[in-house]
Formats: sequence, structure tokens, C-alpha cells
Amino acid sequence: MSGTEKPSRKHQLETIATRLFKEKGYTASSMRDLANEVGIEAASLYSHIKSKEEILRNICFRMADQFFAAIDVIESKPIESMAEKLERFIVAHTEVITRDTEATLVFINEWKHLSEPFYSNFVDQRHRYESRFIEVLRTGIDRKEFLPIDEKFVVLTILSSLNWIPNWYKPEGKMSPKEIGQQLSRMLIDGIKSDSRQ
Amino acid sequence: MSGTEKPSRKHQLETIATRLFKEKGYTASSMRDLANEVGIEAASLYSHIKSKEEILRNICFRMADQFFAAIDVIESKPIESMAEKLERFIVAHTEVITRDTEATLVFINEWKHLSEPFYSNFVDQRHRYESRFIEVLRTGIDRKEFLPIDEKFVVLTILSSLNWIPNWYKPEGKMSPKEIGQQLSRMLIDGIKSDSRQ
DNA sequence: CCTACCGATCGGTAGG
DNA sequence: CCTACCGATCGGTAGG
Repeated sequence: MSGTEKPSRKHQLETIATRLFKEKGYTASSMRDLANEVGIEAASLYSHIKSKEEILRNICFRMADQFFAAIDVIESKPIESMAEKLERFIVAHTEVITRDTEATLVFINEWKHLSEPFYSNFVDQRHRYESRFIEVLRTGIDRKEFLPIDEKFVVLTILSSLNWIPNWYKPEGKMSPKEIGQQLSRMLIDGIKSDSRQ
Repeated sequence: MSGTEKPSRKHQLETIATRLFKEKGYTASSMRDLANEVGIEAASLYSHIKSKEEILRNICFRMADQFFAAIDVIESKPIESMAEKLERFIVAHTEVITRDTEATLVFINEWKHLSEPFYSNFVDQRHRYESRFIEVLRTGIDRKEFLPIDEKFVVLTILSSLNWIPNWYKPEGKMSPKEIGQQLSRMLIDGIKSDSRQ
């Protein structure tokens, strides 16, 4: 007997839910919307998932894991300068974002609808992620590689620029994810002024 | 007889609604939430407002008007360089944002719940606003003042950084709105690298 | 600004 | 995966 769940159905539900949450927002997306798109009755969704929020949780924490994994890889590599490390962080973040822009947008815009303890857990993870960037900035400032600008301010500027990318990124566009990350990194590090180039 | 509406009550409703929409999101905020906070019955709200969406419309389009007004002022002033004009645009935008961070966050995060034709109108206005920034960048690039970087990319980076400010800005903080705008502007124009300073 | 109320829709469960 | 259904809540109206 087939006692095993079909994982593909659950995966399909989450993919479609991600699109709905992104387009209409989590609260405005109903389970009946989701059921209609999948082609089953709303009640039938619950043989695959426990609750609406479970879907949101899976999206948010899967993305969080990917962001951490991407910068963890960089830590184990030899690095010349903090400028290089910062660029690698930015490129890594861009690559995660562009791999699934819809899930990223849900991650960015809908996390506030998580209930406790997931809400606090999420906020905490985000702080720790930001700290990883801040540390790079701080080290670069200590080494006189960067100007003594407020690190938090710089990191928030970087991350907000990065997190806007899923709003316009198209896979068929001119720039690859890596190029986008590099361009952003260069712009922030060197500026846009023509006589400021090293 | 007092045939005139009390405008202060309506204003109070919009202020509280703004806070609710910002905290819980537009869809997750109910008219009963709003009524409770104000201390009246939900049905009584409708003697002051036409609908829930009317409140959202007022918030979104009032903010849009303020953003345009702020940069319109700059056009009529003498300007030395495009770097200076860009800085003034950025400072002006920062000042509008910091004047009412809650309304700004609703403006940024909840506009997608506007119904037609307001939705299209809003999207259109945002495009026109972005174009004003793009024009400054383009002129600066033509004059060799800026590096020949993709203007749209730069403007989206600038605006996304600016639009993140209401998430952390506190009036009692170290930097004034003007200083925040100037620092952001300087960072984007000159970069954060120590040997890139003019 | 209130009472009384509307039809629609919500997330989710029982029991197959 | 379905039928049948639950209590709760939604935005909003009628009529004072």
C-alpha cells in the first residue's frame, strides 16, 4: 500500500501559494484562492498542509537558511581585502534573491504575519544576518580600507538596495545575478562620481 | 445648526488607521480594530469616511503629492552640478519620509491594495517620480560628471535605500533628516572607499 | 454616533 | 481528495 505522502503535491501547493502571497499579500490570499489555482477543494488542502501559516513559515525560513548558507561558504575562502569580502557577500545575496524572486518577496514583505515564537525567531535571524555584514564593514574601517562611516547605516543601505532587486529582476535581462551584485558592490564602494575612481 | 462635518474626527481616524495599516497591514486591519482604537462602534466610522479603501487612498496619494512637491521646489533653484541636484533630491525625499514614517510605510507597502483606477494612477505617478531622478542621473552622465553606469539601476538603488529609512528612523536619533540625506548622497556619489575621496 | 443586522467569506474540522 | 459544515469575522447599510 502507498503509505507515503506525495511530496510533489505539497511542493506544488507551496509554489502556487508563494505566487499568490507575493501578488496579493498573505492576508488577502485565501485558502480557497489557493485551492482554485490547484484545482481541488479548499478542505482538501489540509491533507497536505497543517495550516495557512505553515506555508508562510516554510517560505520565510527556507529563504533565511539560503541567505546564511550563501555567506557561510564565503567565510571558508581566502580573502584579500574587506572590499573583496563585501563584494562576495553582496554577490552571494544577489544570487539567492534571483534564484527565486517570488519567495524572496514573500520573505521580505510577509514575515510580519508570522505568529510567535516564529516571529521573534525570524527577527532574531535577520539581526544576526545583518551583523555578519556589519562585521565586514567594521573590520574594513579598522583597517582604514573604508571611510569611518556609520557601519549600520551602510549595511542597511546595502541590504535595502539588494532587497529591491526582486522587484525588477528578470532572468532574461542583460545582467547576470553575479554582474548585478558586482555592479552594486562597485557602486557602493567606489561611488558613481567619475573622478572618484581608483 | 451645525451642518458642518468635524474635520478633526476624520483626521484622527486617518492617523490611527495609518498606524494600524503600518503595523498589521491593510488587509489584516479591520474596521472594528479601527473603531475600537477610536472608541466608537464600527458602523459609526461610516459617518466620517466612505469606505476602508478611501483611507488607504488618502494616505497613498497625500504622500505622493508631498514627494512631488518636495522635488518641484528644487527645480526652481539655481544648481551648480548634477551631484548637487541629486543630493538635494535625496535630502528632499528624506525630509518627506521622516516627517511621517508611518504614512510613508503604508505608502510603500500597501499601495497594491488600491483598486482601479487608483492602482494604475498610483503606479503611473511612481514611474513619473522615478523619471525625475533618472533625468538628473542621465544629465550628469552626459556631462561626464557621473560614470556611465545604468541610470535606472542607480536610481532604483537610491530609492530603495531611501525607502528603507522609515524602518529605522527615530526623530530623537543622532542624525537629522537633512544629515541622513546628505550622508546617503555622499556615500552613493563618492563611495565608501577611503582612497576614492575627491 | 448608536442598535440591529446583512450577505459574503474566512481558516479549518468531521467523517468518510 | 470530497461533501458537508462550523463559528468567527469581514466591510458595509438601514434607520434612526
